[in-house]
Amino acid sequence: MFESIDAKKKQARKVVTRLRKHYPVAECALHHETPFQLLAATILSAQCTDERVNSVTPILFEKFPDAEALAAGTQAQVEKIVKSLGFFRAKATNLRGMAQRVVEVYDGELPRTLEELITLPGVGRKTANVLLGTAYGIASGVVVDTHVRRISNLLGLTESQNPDIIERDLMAVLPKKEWITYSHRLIHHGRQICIARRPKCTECPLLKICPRVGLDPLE
DNA sequence: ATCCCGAGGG
DNA sequence: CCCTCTGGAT
Repeated sequence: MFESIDAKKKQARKVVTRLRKHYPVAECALHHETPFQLLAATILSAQCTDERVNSVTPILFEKFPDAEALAAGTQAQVEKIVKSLGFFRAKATNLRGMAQRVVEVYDGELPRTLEELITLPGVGRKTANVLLGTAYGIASGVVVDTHVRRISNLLGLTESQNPDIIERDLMAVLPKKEWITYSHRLIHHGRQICIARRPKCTECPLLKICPRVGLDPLE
């Protein structure tokens, strides 16, 4: 679509400008009080909307506010609380395993490097990048979730379907300063306008720079 | 490539 | 019914 890296950078600048104008606030929608709670909420957000995560985390964090508490929770207790989110056995296992490793290896204090974070159960690059960027202001990479993947493909910023390659491509065309905000704004855009099943193209602030326009009539 | 897994929308 | 939702581990 955009053959050269320079063409992609030019497109990326247009995207960033329009996103910033249309979505002035770029914030994480997952409710949390501490970095630990943000990490737990992000683990729970796999294949599930933020609203649904926010509907269970008040109960989860009331009972298990920190790593020590969660590490001591039973599998049945945690499964019961996160059941409605799907993948509940894996998520409960990962939450407890994450908390236990944080207590045992890191003395209850979350590590602040991507390399260490992804050794925690249930934590991959996407989750680690959310935590580092949102809680600590560290731009370790670009958060690539289902929305970022879909829309970055649509906009011609990458042709890959592989999250690691997509992240590399986006890091190459986006200013580092925008890595965090790009993801937050694109996720919001993906939920409100560029919805996977039925995109609201007539309301889209990116319409003029979306290569999809003219190819496939969507109303 | 496949599994995990529930809820909501069209 | 089918698709999608802020993925990660095997």
